Amino acid sequence: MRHRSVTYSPARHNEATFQALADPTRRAVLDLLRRGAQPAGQIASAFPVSRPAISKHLRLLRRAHLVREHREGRHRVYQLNPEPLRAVDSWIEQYRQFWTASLNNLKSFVESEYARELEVDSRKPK
Amino acid sequence: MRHRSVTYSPARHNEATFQALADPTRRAVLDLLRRGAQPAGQIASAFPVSRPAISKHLRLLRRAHLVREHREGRHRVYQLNPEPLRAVDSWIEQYRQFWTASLNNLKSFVESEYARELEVDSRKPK
DNA sequence: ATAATGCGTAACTGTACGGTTACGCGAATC
DNA sequence: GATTCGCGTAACCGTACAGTTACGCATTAT
Repeated sequence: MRHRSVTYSPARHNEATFQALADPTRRAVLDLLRRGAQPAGQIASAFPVSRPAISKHLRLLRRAHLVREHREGRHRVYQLNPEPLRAVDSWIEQYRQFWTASLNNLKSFVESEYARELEVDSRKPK
Repeated sequence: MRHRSVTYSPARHNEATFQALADPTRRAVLDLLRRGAQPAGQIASAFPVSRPAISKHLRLLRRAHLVREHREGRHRVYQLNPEPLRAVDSWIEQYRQFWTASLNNLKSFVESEYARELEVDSRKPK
């Protein structure tokens, strides 16, 4: 029941990645790991949920290959692996033209370079 | 290593968006709508699942503001609204520097500008 | 050897999907 | 007015989390 026919190109590849990103805690873990690799316990201490909960999140992130784990003594160090995010990025890429076009009631027909400058500047603080 | 006060900012804003993108069928619906607005029935006919199933997917997409609905007689026409994807894009943006620069596994603490320069040069295949 | 750490896993609960069939309601057609 | 069409919703089932507490197994410290 869990498998559908692949008639509409569901991009099975990204499946685990998109699924892993669906949870805000997991995204926050990734954000945390951008600052550097950390052992599981330290990651858990940054969140208001229990350590086993984080352990399970890490399992899903592992399954999606978004993190790598290696042992150091009795520590399990987790490291960010942003590679799978490229697939997400290229999926989003197909929509980028839409929101720049629709946003452009201003006369400025922004070229991709110029647009990038803009959105870096107008980063919302919240 | 310290920084225990990570504040756990889960970006509640994107919450519904990421969640909506987690399902491959919903992503395929969005992909379909890129070609133009369509009534619900026509969308459903493009998928191997039942019409009510698609109806529920559309509800989630509506909740995430990824589609707009308006009535035309007895049809309910759905239209793509890519705006929320910008938030996803800017989240991913923060990782863009990583996935090319960090192939060498140096936990590059590089400045964003510098990283971008580097990644053009250091093309390690593995 | 014994105790304390670090962390995954098992077991259990509640909730949100993802899918289905049955149904209902407004719009269009006859 | 009766019927058909288009589509959302209700009711129901199975599964996958998200969280918890209890436990077990290495590794390190005493």
